[in-house]
Amino acid sequence: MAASRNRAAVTAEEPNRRADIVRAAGRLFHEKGYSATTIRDIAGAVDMQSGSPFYHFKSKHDMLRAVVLEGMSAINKAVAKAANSGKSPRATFEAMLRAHLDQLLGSEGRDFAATLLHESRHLDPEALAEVVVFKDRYETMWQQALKDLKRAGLIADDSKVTRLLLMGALNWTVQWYRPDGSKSIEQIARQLAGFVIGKPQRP
Amino acid sequence: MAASRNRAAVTAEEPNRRADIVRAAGRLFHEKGYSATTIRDIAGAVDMQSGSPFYHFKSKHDMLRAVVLEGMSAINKAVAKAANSGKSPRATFEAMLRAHLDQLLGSEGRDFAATLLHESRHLDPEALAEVVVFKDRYETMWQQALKDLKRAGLIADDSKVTRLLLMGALNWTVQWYRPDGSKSIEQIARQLAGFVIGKPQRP
DNA sequence: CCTACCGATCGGTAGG
DNA sequence: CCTACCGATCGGTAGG
Repeated sequence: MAASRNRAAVTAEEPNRRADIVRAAGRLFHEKGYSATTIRDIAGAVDMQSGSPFYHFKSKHDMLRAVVLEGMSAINKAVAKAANSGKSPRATFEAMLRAHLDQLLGSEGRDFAATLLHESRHLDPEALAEVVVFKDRYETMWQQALKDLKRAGLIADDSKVTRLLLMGALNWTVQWYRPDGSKSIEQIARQLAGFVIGKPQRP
Repeated sequence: MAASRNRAAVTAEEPNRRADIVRAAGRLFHEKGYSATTIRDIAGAVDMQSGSPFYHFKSKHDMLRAVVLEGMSAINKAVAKAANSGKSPRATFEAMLRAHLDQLLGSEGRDFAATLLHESRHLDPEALAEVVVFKDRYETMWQQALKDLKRAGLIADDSKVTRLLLMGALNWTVQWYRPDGSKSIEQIARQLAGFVIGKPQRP
């Protein structure tokens, strides 16, 4: 073949093009929404021609699936680690808040997490079922944390609605948080903890 | 003309087709998102041919604009009324929560409110500016309510972040509230009030 | 991964 | 408000 390229030589420093596509797709799905994002948008963002992403993914839907999977995996891992840290109920809860907000608002994870939250409805039933399984497991983790807080006498109500209202306060931060704003992720987590638990002791 | 129809005779009972389109568009924008909703979806939902909605609206974007305007008008009217009811700070606050949730979750307003919350980004800059103006005014109303609660000694913190966390808990209800669920809108409003103000007195 | 392309669908319009 | 249609764009593919 004329003009063959040396494929084997670049293995080590070869950038992961598939991961590039997932990142670009995540950013665009977050910014514009899944339906308003075109394959050409994604391809352009990683300097490819419009047909080339299909070398890595068999469909646009599969790109969404990859983004959502990444979001689920990252947030579950981060929050589970905090949940199992063995600290006091209060410290554990605060660590979970921080972990969740880090994924939601931090530069590494926010596009994946936001796409998970807002674009999952465009998944097909099979992929959606995976999201539902994740959600159930994730919510159980939080419910347990609330239960521990109640047992420790730190909150009065650990009902499901309490958890839902809490998740709302958490997840809505995506709509207003700005990295260059006056509040850090840490500060927001602390304020929310005080909100739920009641006045934090001021030493 | 052959087969002419008696137009004048139906004026009184003539359904408002424009309003029908706005309602159908609102429902579809809420369910599927603006970009994933086609003119053919909307036309079909009101039993029209695909070109006919353009007799009432000059573009799909204009339909979104109408839906969002309806959402802003309805929620502002309902919450402003509660805010100016002249009741005590606590009763006023609870009435505002109920009014906001009624618009967000009730069958008359939810599609408009949800589209306002989630699809406004697809508006052009001019229409978006109207939404920003509305938002500022609306947020000021809530900030004032929090200020009144603080003055009455019912809450410790009436900062902006408090308001944002509260709005998050409120607006996220769209994601989980079901009309046939175990909690009524009224109950959710009361629970949220207790959350913010602290334990409600149990007589 | 690019070139070249395709069928389907989309928002929108002319003319009645 | 319908009929009939249009140009543009979309997701996706064959073949290299």
